[in-house]
Amino acid sequence: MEGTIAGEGTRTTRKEAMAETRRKLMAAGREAFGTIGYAEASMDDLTAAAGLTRGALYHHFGDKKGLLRAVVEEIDREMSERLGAISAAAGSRWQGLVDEQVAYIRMALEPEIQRIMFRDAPAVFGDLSQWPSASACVAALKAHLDALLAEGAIVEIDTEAAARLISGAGGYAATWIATSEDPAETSARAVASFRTLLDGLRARGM
Amino acid sequence: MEGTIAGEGTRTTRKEAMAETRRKLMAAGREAFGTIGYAEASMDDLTAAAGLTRGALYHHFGDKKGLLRAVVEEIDREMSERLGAISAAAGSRWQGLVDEQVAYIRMALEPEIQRIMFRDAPAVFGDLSQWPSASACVAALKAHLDALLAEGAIVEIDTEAAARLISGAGGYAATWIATSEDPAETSARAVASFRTLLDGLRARGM
DNA sequence: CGATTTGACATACGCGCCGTATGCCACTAT
DNA sequence: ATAGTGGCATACGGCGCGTATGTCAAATCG
Repeated sequence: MEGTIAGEGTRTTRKEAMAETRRKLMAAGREAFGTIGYAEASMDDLTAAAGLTRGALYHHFGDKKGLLRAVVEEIDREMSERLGAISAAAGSRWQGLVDEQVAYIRMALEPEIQRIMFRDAPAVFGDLSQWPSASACVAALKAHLDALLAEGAIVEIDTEAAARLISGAGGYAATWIATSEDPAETSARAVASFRTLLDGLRARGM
Repeated sequence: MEGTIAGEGTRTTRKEAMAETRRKLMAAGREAFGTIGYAEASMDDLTAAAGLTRGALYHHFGDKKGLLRAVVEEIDREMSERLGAISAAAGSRWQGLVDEQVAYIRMALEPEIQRIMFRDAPAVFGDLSQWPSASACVAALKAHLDALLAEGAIVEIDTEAAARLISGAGGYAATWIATSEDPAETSARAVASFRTLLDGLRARGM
């Protein structure tokens, strides 16, 4: 029924092979884009590292940008999941917001995320948060702010705009930290100031 | 004495000619980088548009990145001047800070600044605020915050870190606005939220 | 179960663009 | 006026992207 001799388990049906090469290309893309960067990455080298040729790449992703797009979407999903788990584990809603944003900054310190999501992708695609898969991080942050506003826990503010401003500040903080000489110390400073800045949004009546 | 026939005024001494070609190349660079972007800009086309060839470019700037570097430094100086004038014209120190930051966001709406300073330059050079000429905008903002902190007008905070966070939020707001469908309305929302966010830094005792 | 079709991927090609090496000629110095 | 300097143009090599074409294994159908 499957066109194979028996239930050999690791037999190479067409779909499996395709998924495998796709995974190889994505992995090679994350590796190359995350280290030497998008502009410097050669598609010949990248595909060769995956044990393939450019033919496979253009078949699956159309062009060089297509591979970057796929990689970005994958990383975006992973980030959302991790952030969601963190805010869900927090004690209060406010604490969840703070934890999530601090985690966001810390995630942006990971070289792969730093380089691909905060440096190359915006240059190639313009603004990320305007996507179909719209950088779910901003969306989650807005939802958080909406809930807090409804509770009266924060001052009156346009939650979408605020979410974008906060996210922008966090992203910039990450690049500042990543390019500094002492990332650990810089990170501590950035996070502390970030907490102060966020605290300014809490409702004054306490 | 000048190697020319007479005091013709517009006679071509060596230095003048060099300065002129440099200006032409910079102008062509700002035009090309500011519209089609750094990656898509062909140095053949760019130099031809300036009435020159790639020979002149590589003589003056070394390579493609060299021209971008020079363009970025020039724009950075212009931005600092404009922002300094704005904050100097404000009534109070706090008002100067707010005006300056709002102006920063609005400046980032200019296509040339948006594309070159906020999109391409960070991708090519990494973080801008770590430069020799260190994006004077951040430095000016930090100085502002230092003064306000000394006056007791804002809450206790690491002023450099805060300056970078604020600048990051502003920069991101600008790209959000620039890529939105209705920039005017989005701009109003961003600026309003930005004011609220800044307001959270003011000393609670009023 | 064998013939035919499909399509995933490799190979081959052309073009554009960058960076360098070389050449030319106007301006400078003596 | 003559020798020399250097700003800029021209010529060359190489690389990387995107496309067109080929190939062979897996899927489909009688």
